Amino acid sequence: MTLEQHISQVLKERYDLEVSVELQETRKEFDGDHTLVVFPFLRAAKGKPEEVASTIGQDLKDRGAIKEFNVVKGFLNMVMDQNVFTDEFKAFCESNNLGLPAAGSKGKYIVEYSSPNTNKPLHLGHIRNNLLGSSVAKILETNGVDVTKVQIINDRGIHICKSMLAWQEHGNGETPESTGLKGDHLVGKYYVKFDQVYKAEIKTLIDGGMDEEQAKKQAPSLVKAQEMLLKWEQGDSATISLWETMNGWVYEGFNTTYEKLGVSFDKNYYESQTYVLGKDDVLKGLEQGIFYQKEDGSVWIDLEGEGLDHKLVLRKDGTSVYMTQDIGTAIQRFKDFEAKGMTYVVGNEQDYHFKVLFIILKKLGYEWANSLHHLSYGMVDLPSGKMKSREGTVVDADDLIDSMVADAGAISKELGKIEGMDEAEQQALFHTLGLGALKYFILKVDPKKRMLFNPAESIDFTGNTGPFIQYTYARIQSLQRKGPEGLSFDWNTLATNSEELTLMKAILAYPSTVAQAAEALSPAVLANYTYDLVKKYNGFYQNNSILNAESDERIAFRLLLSKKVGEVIASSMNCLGIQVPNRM
RNA sequence: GGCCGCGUAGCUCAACUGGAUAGAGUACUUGACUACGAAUCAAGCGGUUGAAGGUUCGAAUCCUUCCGCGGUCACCA
Repeated sequence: MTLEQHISQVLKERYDLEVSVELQETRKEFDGDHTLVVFPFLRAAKGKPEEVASTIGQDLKDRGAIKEFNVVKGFLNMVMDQNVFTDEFKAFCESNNLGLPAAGSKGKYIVEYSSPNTNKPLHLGHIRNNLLGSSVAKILETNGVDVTKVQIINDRGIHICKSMLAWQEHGNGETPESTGLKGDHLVGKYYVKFDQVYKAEIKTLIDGGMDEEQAKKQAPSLVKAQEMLLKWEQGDSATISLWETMNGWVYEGFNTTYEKLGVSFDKNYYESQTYVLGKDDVLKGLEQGIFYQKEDGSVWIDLEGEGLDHKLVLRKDGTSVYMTQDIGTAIQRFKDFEAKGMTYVVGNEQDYHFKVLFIILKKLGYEWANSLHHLSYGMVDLPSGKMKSREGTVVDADDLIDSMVADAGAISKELGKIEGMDEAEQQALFHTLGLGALKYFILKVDPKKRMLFNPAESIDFTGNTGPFIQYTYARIQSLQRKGPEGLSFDWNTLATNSEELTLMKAILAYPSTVAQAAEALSPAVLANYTYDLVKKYNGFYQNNSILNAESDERIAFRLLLSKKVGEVIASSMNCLGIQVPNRM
């Protein structure tokens, strides 16, 4: 019987109370393992906090559920027999899977993330998106879910035509090969070029006496881009060919970045193929009266009942809008994968869009619509404010990754601990450390919150960072290499000190922390847990000799404890997409 | 302006979802490397949790108002 169950029984028998019991860990300044807050029971118990707590404590002790207890105000601190923890830890070690659920034991789930436009390279905002999506997928997998990772690539539309047009008119036939530029950067260069030309044209028109509104609509570049979009939709072969070529460059560039980031997808959806999806579903919904049609032919949904307004789902010319596509794409995905739920990793600027989308899908009667989730994350701000591509204040993904790797290299060389590693090993290590620092920096922050990135201050490698955790792992591996083999100890006679006990408890919390992170879809939960574990381990390491402990039994136990800490670190860092080095 | 979200040490972030004296890192000051790796450990400094009310045994957390910041209100995506 668990301690919670014991407490439930005591409450029932003594006070006729039927409540769910929630325990918390006893704070370190008090004596005990678990703490029960008794204030909620005072009304039924009709007593003072101290008396009630003491009564419950004594009952629990009499039943043998706890070893000792003490009462501070309304807090009942309970001390467990140490064997409870060593027994649990023994089972944990013997299970050999860190207490985690079996792979694929919890059904199928879809995670959508990244969703880039093919007109410019990825930037820091995409990095947060990619790391979150990729990590959430890994966390779910680690928690026993069968995850399918998908992205939708926004490969069509007026914005794509803009870079195509600019390249056509000003590109002089440049290619990634001829310029040595990464394909996505080359295309991005022409997206910027378009904007420059467009703005100049507007200025000329305004100077010629036109008002701004008109000028923005009539600037020749925009008109030409619109013509190009029309040609694309008509399937004009020259336009399609240019589109394919330039998108091909972009995909090659994206793949390089994805590879460096260590993210991947099980299936790509392309907007050029899905943008017609959803129209049929909307028309069907129109027949059922879920949508209504205005006189001009446009189709809408009335969401005033939900406290929202009216939303357009088909234009008057019958073409789709963003919402229509998302309706169709969602339906398509559940046909493709028969998942029980899906999460969209998309910035919080689209909160309203997803609110509406989910309501519509529910109204259309899809059962799975109740298990849709928008993982809405905050923007990454710079000290100067929001990143704006047109103002050139974006932090480019490739540049950032490269500079992190370079920083890792500089620091490693300065510390001089990597002698004997060949060049390739060193480069791999710098990559592991640089990306570890970057990923941890981003993932340790609660996804919902916006975060600040200051390019002037490089990301730390000391303190609450990825490399700090990686360093602890590397030290543990060093111990394992140096430790004597063949030593053993007897669990039954094992007496642990307080630091060892603290560590065991922290290790044992791993599976429930993974479950919590999966529930909250939050890598930050795991990052904070791991940091806490590592700090505890380092404190233990500092104060307790492992290889020179007082007995062979002690050495064996501490090596096992260290090994398990290492395994938990490796597993949780894997959930964050962070690799761990054997030396650094 | 309507709606949504956010304000915690100088800076970057926590706080088990309403619990005990609000914790870490960084920066700054100091101590510890001929014990297993000092990218480490230990100590100090740093707070009216944006402000004011309210709810109750108890509030950073819930409610109201105000201030500040951001997002969103397209037949764009």
